[in-house]
Amino acid sequence: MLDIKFIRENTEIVKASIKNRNLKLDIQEVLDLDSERRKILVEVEGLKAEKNAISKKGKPDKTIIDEMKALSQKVGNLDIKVDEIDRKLGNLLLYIPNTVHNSIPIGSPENNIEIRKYGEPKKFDFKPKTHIEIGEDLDILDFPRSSKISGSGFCLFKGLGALLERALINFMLDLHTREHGYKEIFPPFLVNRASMTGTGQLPKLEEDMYKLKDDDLFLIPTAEVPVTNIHRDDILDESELPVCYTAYTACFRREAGSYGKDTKGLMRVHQFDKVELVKFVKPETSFDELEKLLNNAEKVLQRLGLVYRVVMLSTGDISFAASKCYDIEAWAPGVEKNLEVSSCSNFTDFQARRANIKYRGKDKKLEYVHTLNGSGVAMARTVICILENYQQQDGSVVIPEVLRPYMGGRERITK
RNA sequence: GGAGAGGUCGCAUAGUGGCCUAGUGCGUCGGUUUGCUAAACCGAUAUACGGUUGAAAAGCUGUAUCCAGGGUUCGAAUCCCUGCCUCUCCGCCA
Repeated sequence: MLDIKFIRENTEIVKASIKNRNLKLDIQEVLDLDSERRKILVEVEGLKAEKNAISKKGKPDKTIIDEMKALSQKVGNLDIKVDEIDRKLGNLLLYIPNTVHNSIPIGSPENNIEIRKYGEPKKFDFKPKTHIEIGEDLDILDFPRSSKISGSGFCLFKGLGALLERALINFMLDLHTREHGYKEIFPPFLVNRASMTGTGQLPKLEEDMYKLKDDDLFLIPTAEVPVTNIHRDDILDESELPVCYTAYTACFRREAGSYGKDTKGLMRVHQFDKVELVKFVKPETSFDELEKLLNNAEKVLQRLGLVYRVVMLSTGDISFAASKCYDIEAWAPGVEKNLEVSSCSNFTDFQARRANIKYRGKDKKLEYVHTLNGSGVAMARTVICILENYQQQDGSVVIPEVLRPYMGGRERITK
């Protein structure tokens, strides 16, 4: 969330940011509540000072007791008003998006900028099949049965398909822990409301989340939630920063409102595996750290020999909590699409404020950290890319070299 | 799920209605002493939100915070209620 003081003193920046995101959100109510709140505070704090002064004198006589009763009454009424305003204000603040960084393009998704491309799309001497055909032919993906078990939007990996999934997870975790210096985390997959609010999924996106009504718990949409919340309400020491975590989790998304979109196969599923990267950094380093994070995610695709492009999202396409964000899209020749396999964002102090994550600097002052995260990378769509890029005319799929050690030295997936 | 104990300043602990704007010890920081280090001694030691002075750095000042939220009272760390969390034991269990 944004600092109310920042909104008060930089109203135009906040308004411009909202406008550039193509959102209709009026912050006037926030400003009005803020000034009303401060007005009442002056009054009520004066009365409380009076009350405290009398209280401190010890046992009062009858007339003073009557005086205090009246005073308490007044204070009580004003306190109720302040509480009401606080609640309203706090709630409104949770719906104000992060300010966008001035390096990103203004506009809608068409204004996204392609930053770079990696690799050349493979030329096939035959018409490449989709992952759905490949997976069913090899009996490693079974969509009829996943819908029988769970419904549409789920997948069932079998045999070498399941092993491929597991190999990818291990390969990615090993890469990030051994070569990129991240610490491995295995977090809970169910989190409470405070955690979901801390990273910004709640309250705005509640309908997109899977929820356990009886326990007020949510299935995580990404490891970002539990991993960022590791340090909720923590004060980190400057010397520990940057803190870098990587975690595998399953991710659960209702995808409310996206019915009919990419419904076939693995492109958009309610449950998928992902290896996530999360960083807590000093504010002045966060935009450099974003570039590093992006490079770490790209490395996964490079090692897998996939073709991809990096896109910088425009103000109209960037997520609620992010200030700057890159998407990585890998080429899938079967479905003939660039698939988003990673999204790397700098949240500046937006999440840190919500989750109350600070650090103590050399001058002993407390400051909010900046948080970042990115997929490193998302499994389901990466599996699509591997199957479709590495398919052979005979129907088999060559296993990318880096994965072979994780698959018992096997070189191909065959029937 | 049942029974019990507990949650106080970075840590440890004191505090059972006004002397608590929370004591003490440890730790940390600054200083004195010292050839250096240690010890000893002296001092400091939270956060949030307001108000105010100032160009700024910063200062002064008020309020709140003893897990959280309610309640009793002129007055709550202290009494009552609810919730959350931790620990011990029992039950169940991969």
